[in-house]
Amino acid sequence: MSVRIQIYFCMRQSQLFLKTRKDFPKDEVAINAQLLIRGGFVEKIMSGVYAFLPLGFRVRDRVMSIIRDEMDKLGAEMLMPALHPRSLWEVTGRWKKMESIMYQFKDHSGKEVGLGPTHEEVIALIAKPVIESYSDLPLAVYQIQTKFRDEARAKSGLLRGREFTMKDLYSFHADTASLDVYYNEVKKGYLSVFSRCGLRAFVTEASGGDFSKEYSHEFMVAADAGEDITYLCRLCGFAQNKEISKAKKGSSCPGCKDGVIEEVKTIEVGNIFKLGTRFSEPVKLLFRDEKGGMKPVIMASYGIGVERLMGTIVESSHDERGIVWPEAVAPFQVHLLGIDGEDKDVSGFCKKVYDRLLKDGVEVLYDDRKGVSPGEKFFDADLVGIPWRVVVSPKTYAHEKIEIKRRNEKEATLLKVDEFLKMIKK
RNA sequence: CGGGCUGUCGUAUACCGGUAGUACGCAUGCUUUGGGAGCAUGUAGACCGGGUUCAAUUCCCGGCAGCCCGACCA
Repeated sequence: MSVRIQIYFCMRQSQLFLKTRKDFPKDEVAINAQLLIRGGFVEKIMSGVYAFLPLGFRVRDRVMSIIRDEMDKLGAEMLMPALHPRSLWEVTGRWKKMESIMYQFKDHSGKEVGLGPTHEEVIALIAKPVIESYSDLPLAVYQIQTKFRDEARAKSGLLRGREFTMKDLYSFHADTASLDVYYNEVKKGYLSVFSRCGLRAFVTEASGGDFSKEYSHEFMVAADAGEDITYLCRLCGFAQNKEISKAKKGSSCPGCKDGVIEEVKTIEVGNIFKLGTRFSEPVKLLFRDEKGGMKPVIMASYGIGVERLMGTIVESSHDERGIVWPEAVAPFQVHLLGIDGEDKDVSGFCKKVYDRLLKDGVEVLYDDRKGVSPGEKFFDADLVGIPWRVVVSPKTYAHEKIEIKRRNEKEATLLKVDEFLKMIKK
């Protein structure tokens, strides 16, 4: 995994454009919003729209890197615009249909434009010159891009926003057999994304909406903040969205017969749809088959909400003191607290430790703030939730050692810097 | 989009038809330095518009904004 090293002041807490808060924001109930705002990760600009401060930006970046890493195995990355002309959406008749969710307006010349809530139309159009023959298929392409949705009700912090980043992958096939094979690969890739983000996700069958006669699949993470209700069998992994499920709460599992169906609240962190020819036909995305005939391309789309995923991680990984970031998405690997009491020798040692960690490529946030009490630094470290806490103080300096502690453990240990480096590198 | 609740220093809050108080933050000084330090002195506030009233931050109406419940959620 590529690691972005910012050697200079960006790793000093005093220079990180960061201020934590003691008080809970009064107008946020969702845990993810409370902790992310208090910890200085995000700032709310309006309902459903958040700014990402340096700390939050780094987490978002990490989450995107994981997604990108998995998606690169499935297709090439590209980028589509957010601003679309009305005419594009008229091809499928969705300009009117989507008007409640799509930001639509006129530019200065009176031309009607909209901000894309999704990109099936755009990608189908772009695919036309690329896909001409069965020999061009299958193909897949994805983007990580900002979506706009005029949600009737933005809610739950990062979980349902009006402007958000989505990874959307689109695949193109000559036949359903090819689609089925690929669809299954994406399913695996998605599960890998979520597990690398420290989440236990399960796949549920859901209604395909007006996209698909078949069921679509949703990737769910159990959390109280969730909006969806899933019927789940913990024994065999059977899971269905309550809306479409014929199973009943408390009844025996229709999958394995031995388990019992539980009702759990879940957050939908991803979904995948077999679109069939729903978009390719109106857009006339056709290919020539082996016999020389023209056929509509079979499509599927696959989405992951980046910020929702980040919010879900907070929902599922925190304690009473703050966030507990899984290592793979943490904004930094190590939080170095300088408890030097303004003692020159101690602060000199602390600086040496900091330089050494940097030199060895450890992503370290150095709490170098002056005049901030040790207690406050400890509280902030717990709130921000970086996996390793390293303390340098007169006590540790006396032994020429550092004190290390994992965010999710209670016990701290005194170590030499070298020993610590060996420990986290293995 | 229906219903409900709420708008007071940067943040969190209190009181009140007549002088807006507290805590945190921030600033200055002294002391302090292993779990949100102490003292002192400062700093800064009633969402917008209209109405009632001698007087409105307070009561009423409208708007705007935020949150919650529901509907919605390719």
